[in-house]
Amino acid sequence: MANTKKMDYVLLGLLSHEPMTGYEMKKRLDTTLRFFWGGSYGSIYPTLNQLEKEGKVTKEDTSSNGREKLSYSITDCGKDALIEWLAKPVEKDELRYETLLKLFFGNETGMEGAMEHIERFEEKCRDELVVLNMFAENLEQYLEDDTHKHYYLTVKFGIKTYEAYLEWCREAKEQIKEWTKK
Amino acid sequence: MANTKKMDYVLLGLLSHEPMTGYEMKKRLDTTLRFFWGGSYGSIYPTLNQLEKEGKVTKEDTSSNGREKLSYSITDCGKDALIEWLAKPVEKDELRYETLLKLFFGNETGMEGAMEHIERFEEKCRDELVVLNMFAENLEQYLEDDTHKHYYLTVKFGIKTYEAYLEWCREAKEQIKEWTKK
DNA sequence: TGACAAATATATCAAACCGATATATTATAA
DNA sequence: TTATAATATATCGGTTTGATATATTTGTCA
Repeated sequence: MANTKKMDYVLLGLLSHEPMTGYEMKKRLDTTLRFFWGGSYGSIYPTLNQLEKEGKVTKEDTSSNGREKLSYSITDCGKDALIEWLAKPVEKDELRYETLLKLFFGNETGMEGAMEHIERFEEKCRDELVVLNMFAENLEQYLEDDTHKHYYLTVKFGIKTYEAYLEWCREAKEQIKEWTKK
Repeated sequence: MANTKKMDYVLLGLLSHEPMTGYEMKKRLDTTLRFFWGGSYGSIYPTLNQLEKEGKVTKEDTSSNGREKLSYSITDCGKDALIEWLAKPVEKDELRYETLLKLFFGNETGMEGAMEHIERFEEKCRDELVVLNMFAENLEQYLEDDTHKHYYLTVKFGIKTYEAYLEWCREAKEQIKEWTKK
């Protein structure tokens, strides 16, 4: 089958916004993209080298003083590959929620264990929602920019889902209380 | 660091419900668990062998006729390992939504491309919701069973999130229409 | 009945990816 | 001044995916 390696397109996508270093890409994955995609150094740097060999990106040494710094830019060839991938239908949307896994198998530890996991999850969701709402507020000031429009839609997605998670937490806790008091 | 391999606990969890074959485990991952966790043969069978060596499961040959069939059961040692893991706090809840990725980088292809991905996503969500609602209805008849209670909570989670996704789809489409007509 | 597809079942391999770590420099704060 | 955080590249082992190979049995429909 054709190239199904996702990291290629993640990095090309980031570089389609602006040139940057591998380190910066990692930061983007840990902040902006972290609500729906991840990535580690172990796949960023090797992929960057591969993309350069394929002519999809160019590397420029922008070291200042003694600090090594390699800035990458997307080429026309890279942009073509990105656009081709973007037009293809999505292959997989995937959730990997350990919380749900522990809840599902929780009959081994009883409802108290389930309750604890739900409460910890609830707390995390509240924190994430605060961040996402800040993102949204900020973005609303720059919506003329097309890049920001797309960003804004994904943030809205995050807000919608975390709000739904919180609702579920409330209802699940209520349900468990009913079950245990009987 | 300690054993962070998730597949160990997924298989132990499944076997804590009832003994089964690797093939059956794969089916569970593709049906019951697929809304929040996955798994491939490439990690199921090797993990099963490893768990047997560690004394956490036992293997029994239950081949009938000519068909090879290896039935696995969880041991006390395996149950202990599972319970220990269940009590630990969750390490990671992770979303990997290619749809969001393509939406985020969609400024390269314009809003029509984004629209298409959202519509395909919407359709998938509707389909999933039908399945999940059937699961929920079915489970409501057997809620005395503790295992079913836990299962029920995860199904409810799925319903809540897919409903939120659909709401987001409607709003995102509306938003895009507004942006493009201006 | 015979033929073909689908389901059952185990197993392995390359490629992709994560998490941790190594290394080294510069900026910041106590 | 001195420790800590941030910047920056790179690699390694272990986990997981996705595809495929192999073989038997069950179901379907002409």
